[in-house]
Amino acid sequence: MVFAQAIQKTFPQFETELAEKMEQEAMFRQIPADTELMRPGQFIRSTMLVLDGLIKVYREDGEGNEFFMYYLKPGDGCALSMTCMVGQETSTIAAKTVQNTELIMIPLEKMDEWMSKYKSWYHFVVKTYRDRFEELLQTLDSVAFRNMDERLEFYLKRQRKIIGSHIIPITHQEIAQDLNSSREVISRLLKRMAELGKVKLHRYHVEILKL
Amino acid sequence: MVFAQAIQKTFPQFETELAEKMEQEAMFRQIPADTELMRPGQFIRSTMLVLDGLIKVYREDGEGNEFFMYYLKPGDGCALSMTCMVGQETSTIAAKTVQNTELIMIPLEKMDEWMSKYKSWYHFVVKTYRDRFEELLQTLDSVAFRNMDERLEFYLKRQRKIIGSHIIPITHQEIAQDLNSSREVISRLLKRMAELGKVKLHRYHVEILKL
DNA sequence: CGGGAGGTGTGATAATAATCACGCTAACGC
DNA sequence: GCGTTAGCGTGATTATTATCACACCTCCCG
Repeated sequence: MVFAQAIQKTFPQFETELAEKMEQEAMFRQIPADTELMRPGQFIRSTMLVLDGLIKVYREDGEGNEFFMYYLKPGDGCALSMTCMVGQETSTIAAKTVQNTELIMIPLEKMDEWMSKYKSWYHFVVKTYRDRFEELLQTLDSVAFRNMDERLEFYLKRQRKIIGSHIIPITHQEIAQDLNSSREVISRLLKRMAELGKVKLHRYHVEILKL
Repeated sequence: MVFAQAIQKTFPQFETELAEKMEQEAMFRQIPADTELMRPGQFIRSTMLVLDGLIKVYREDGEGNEFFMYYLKPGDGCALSMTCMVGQETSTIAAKTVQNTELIMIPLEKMDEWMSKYKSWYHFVVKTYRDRFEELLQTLDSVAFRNMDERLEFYLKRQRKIIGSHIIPITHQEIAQDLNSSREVISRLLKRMAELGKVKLHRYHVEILKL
């Protein structure tokens, strides 16, 4: 029952019975930082819930380009594995841990079964869909309507929120990759932001002053 | 029961009992072409299923810009109203009919209730989420990774698929709006496509030759 | 039938972003 | 410590897209 308690700590909305069911049916996994969770074309036979750590979800095209979508943090679920989204031809979703991560994998059959059995599970799944959809819309907005300088600010704000700190440990190169831009462009924009007093630049990390 | 039959014709996957329940609980609406269905900030108290016609769903920023997301056709449901996505601050979803449209509105309470009662409803809702998510990802891809010429081709292919015809009744101005570009850019790109034999240009419509 | 509105064609210019070509420097391993 | 690697700064150039300006044409309406 110690595992069920860990689940309920991160997912307090689940009733005890559901948490205990999870202890029986789900698989617990610990994954080190910087590990690929989903590879293009991989089949997904289970959905996953994040207990601890941080997962980055991004889109890949076929030519080595990436595009950051959103993070999954403790208490989040993966909307993609819930819909069993696999077998893309053109582009694919990729996910990797950015911190040491603990998650539980739930077989898809159980996911369906619990939908009608546990109200809290049903609400969790619906909320997961809504939250991911909303984040994806925000990402779409920024790339559809905004220039790179505004997209960069939006990106940094998001990082600050998820990291919970004004120090964002990231290189210019990594930012460029997430925004599908180039390192030089990001460096120049950051420099201008520094001149405006919005950020302070360091090697290997960016300090957010006022955004 | 004539209404229940109409539902089952467009949604054959629903069991008869569910279709009859819908006849009792849902509201049938006929909406003329070119009508705004969702206005920014509007509250959504019901989800909707499309029986006939065509609905365009797009994103709006605060400055008069638009960005096409996807169409809803007969047999589709609206993932947004299912998650009851309202009260955005920054950007908003907008939807309008492009043809005369018949749809049924289902109160949100019923939607929840039927989830555990009818397997076919549950599968429909999950499928709706997955399909919309996938379409949104494709939209995101094109704007994140592709230049305007490729985006335009993708857009025209999509139109052909949903319209079911090689004649796309649309003006350059409307395409520019959907792609958040400008009329001159679209005109020039279309001209180049015409030179390559991919399309044939007409006033008020575009004829797709080979894409 | 005359005139206006809206759709389209096209050149010129500007703004934005990507790419190329460097040089500099902090961090790390041997 | 010394050399290598990776992160960063920056100018020059190019590519892409947006914007401005204006001409022309078709459709429609009075």
